[in-house]
Amino acid sequence: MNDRHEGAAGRPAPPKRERADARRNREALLEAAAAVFVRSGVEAPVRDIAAEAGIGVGTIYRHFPKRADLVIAVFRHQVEACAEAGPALLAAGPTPYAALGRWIDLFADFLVTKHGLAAALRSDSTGFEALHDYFLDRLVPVCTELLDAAADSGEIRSDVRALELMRGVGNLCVGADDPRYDARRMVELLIAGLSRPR
Amino acid sequence: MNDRHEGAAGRPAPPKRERADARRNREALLEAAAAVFVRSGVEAPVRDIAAEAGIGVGTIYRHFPKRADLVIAVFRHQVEACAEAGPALLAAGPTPYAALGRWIDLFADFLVTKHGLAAALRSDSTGFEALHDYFLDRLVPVCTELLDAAADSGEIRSDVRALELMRGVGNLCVGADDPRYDARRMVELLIAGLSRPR
DNA sequence: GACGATACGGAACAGCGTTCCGTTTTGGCA
DNA sequence: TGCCAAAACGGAACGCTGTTCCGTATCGTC
Repeated sequence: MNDRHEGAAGRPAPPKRERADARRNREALLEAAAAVFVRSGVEAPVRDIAAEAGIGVGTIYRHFPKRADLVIAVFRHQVEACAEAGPALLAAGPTPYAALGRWIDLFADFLVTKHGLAAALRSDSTGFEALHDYFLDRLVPVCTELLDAAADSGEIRSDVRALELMRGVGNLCVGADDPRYDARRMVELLIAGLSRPR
Repeated sequence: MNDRHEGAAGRPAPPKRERADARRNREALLEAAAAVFVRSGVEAPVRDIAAEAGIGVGTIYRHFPKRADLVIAVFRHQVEACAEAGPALLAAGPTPYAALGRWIDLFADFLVTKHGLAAALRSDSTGFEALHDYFLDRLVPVCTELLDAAADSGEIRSDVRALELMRGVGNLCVGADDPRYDARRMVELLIAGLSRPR
């Protein structure tokens, strides 16, 4: 993907250096958003983020047309890291199933430690679909690779697809703030249920 | 529980016959809500329900102080049926684990067939906590009984509690409308993962 | 230094759950 | 039967969202 907003191919696409204030605000915004997400969760009001960054809400929407785009930008690095860990784990692990389990743990940890992220991912109401889609687009191929390898090795059943497994894990991580609900253990159960019945 | 709103013990508690219009509106409201929930999901706007019933929103809140109370009232019968099925299945099933599996299927079916119910159950934002609590209060004891029986029989691991299992199943049922996500299969996996590693 | 392009800020809009209160309906009692 | 206080009604209004709009301020170039 291109970091610029334009994507039309062929045209010269005049670079038009980014204005200094725009860049400054965008960076302050990302920093502020990250801080607010930690403090108040991913569903924090846009106005709170604007206040934290010392800018107006209009400026937020200039840089990130939808709220979800801001969330994506804040977590992009961590999603990338998770995606890149997949092949590495597959190469390192004793078996594909073990690698899959470790990768899922990584993914679940990511969701559990970001207050409200899992809930936002399956949010039907506000425009969080883009967030959901981004996660899936980026991570489903990775998960598919692990899943296929584990299926080929005969360790797990082969009728489960990456998309539903990831959605399942994502769903299980909702509400992990409640000390009475151990999301990680539920994920562990789900992955255990994946193993071929003997 | 008492069907009347009053619960203070000892006092004569004057019965005060319910006014005819109040009763009529309450029944129209429940019917309308059920229809709207089927058509638009559980998260349908209160105003839509009021319009369907031909009454004002104020009247809704007179009968059901919180939105969740209305949802509870609409689904109360089905929750009761599910709760009562627990002991029956335990008595009927070949093993406690089989009974547990069937009961969880019942519960999952209930959630999956009510458009958006599962999502509402874990909703942190609006006042749906009462809904969540009602489900848990009524069903966790039933689930505990099944879970304990299956653990005692040695069929399943004994470190999983009813509350987290039910939350897990509830979470897995979110988003079951999407044809690419088979919530029932994920629940099946979770329950399979419960069985004692051999 | 001037000026056009760009970006900013926050008031304004739409949609939500919920509350409030002036108006209407009801049913026991004279 | 007619009266009238108590009960219930309806929907405007409130406070909270995300998002849009546009007059104003800033930037960078000439």
